[in-house]
Amino acid sequence: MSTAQGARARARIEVTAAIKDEARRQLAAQGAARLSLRAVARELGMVSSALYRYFPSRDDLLTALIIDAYDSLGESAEAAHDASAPPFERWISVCEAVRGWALDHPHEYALIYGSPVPGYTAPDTTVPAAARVGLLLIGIARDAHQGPAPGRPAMADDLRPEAERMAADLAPDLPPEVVTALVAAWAQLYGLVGFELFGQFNRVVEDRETFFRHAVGQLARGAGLASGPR
Amino acid sequence: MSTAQGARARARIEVTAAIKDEARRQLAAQGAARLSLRAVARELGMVSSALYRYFPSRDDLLTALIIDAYDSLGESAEAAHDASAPPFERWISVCEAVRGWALDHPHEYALIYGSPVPGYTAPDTTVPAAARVGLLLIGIARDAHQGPAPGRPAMADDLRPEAERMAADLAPDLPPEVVTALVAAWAQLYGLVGFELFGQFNRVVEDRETFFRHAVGQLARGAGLASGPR
DNA sequence: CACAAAAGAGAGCACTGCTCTTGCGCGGGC
DNA sequence: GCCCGCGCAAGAGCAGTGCTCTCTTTTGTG
Repeated sequence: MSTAQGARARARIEVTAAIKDEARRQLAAQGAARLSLRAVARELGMVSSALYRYFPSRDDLLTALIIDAYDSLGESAEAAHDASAPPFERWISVCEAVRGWALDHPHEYALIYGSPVPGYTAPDTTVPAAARVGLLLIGIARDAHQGPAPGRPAMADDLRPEAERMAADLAPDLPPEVVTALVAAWAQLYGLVGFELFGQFNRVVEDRETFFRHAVGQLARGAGLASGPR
Repeated sequence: MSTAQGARARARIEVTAAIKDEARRQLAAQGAARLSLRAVARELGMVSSALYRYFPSRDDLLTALIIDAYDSLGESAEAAHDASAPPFERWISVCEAVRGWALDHPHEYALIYGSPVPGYTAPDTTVPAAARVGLLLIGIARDAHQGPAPGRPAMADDLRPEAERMAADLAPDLPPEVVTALVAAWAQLYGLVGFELFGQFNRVVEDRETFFRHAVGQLARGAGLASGPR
């Protein structure tokens, strides 16, 4: 073995990466449904059947791209995360990073948060990568609730069991009310981003950046990340 | 002319409807990307090229299905709308109707609110049908703000121009703060529905109905539809 | 009744994902 | 250092797709 696991394995890794790169290029250019194994192979100067040695099916290639997309998004969000800023500002920054990433990578965003490619169900492999943004938001909320808990209204009785279950799963150190609001805010964040990205805001919202910043600010308040008067 | 516009036109309408019905069946069964013109034609006992006399392309068929889906969703939402109930309850009912329709028609929901079918951009034809749910929500908010306006916090200065523009466009009789919150709530509603439908809540939210009712209740409060203590 | 317009049939093109068989060449055990 | 075997690529081929073109049949109407 020359280097770790020999030269053959290295070549394999390189070819695999080249395939993913070219696939990502096509994905960004035309979207997931138009991603064609044959076109990728053609562009790489190989014959289509050779590509199946690296990805047993188109879905497997897509899965690899999905994981990469989750990671890329998670990285952007984490990079936007200045741990020294107050929680409210950090929340806004992370949300804006998510929006920015989505606008920069619309087809990749559609791949992971739009309708799943029909006939395709993401394997559990994607779970850890998918959780990164959520964990980041939870972390911010945790910091915000370090000190004495700000007064929060009571919760409806019928929600309490589910809220406590979610809190136990996601953040046992946070009050169930906060965890509930956090999960809702998480989903709603993607509603805002998706509507903008998929054209639902056309002819409705013009100054989308301002609108977005305001809306995610409200989400933060809903999750108990207090701030000055709106 | 035997009947209005002749029998030929009637036959055309019937065949068009039959094509859409079969297409909708395939859509519901397998999703948009697997919808095949040839399969539809086969099922209908016609040859594929004949189908192009009715829909010039696959995208045109999809557009027809999209409009129908918007209308079906709008109808469900309007049917759930008991005009005599107080606004807050009406809001909840409409939101639950949207969620229910989405769970009943996942692929159609994905078609209209998921990632747009790549390479496809919806023509303006779809706009009126798409607006139905939004108009319904605006109407509810209007009723809620009939009486003396409940106290609402001030709005950030940078949002004011956009808020006033949106209000002028969508509901000149409503305060800009409310219109802004309404638009945000509208987008966030679909974030909640989409996350549940597309599996993002798997292993996170269990009692989704309760969670949803609570979350849209918060949205309503954000839009100034006051109600009892949460 | 005749004729033109509308609809259907069928072949064909270029493309897709995927499989199978064949042959080449390089890596690694001897 | 040699040579074998395995990893890999190549190519043909299958079944399917959207869409176009031409030709024939049907049918409503002047």
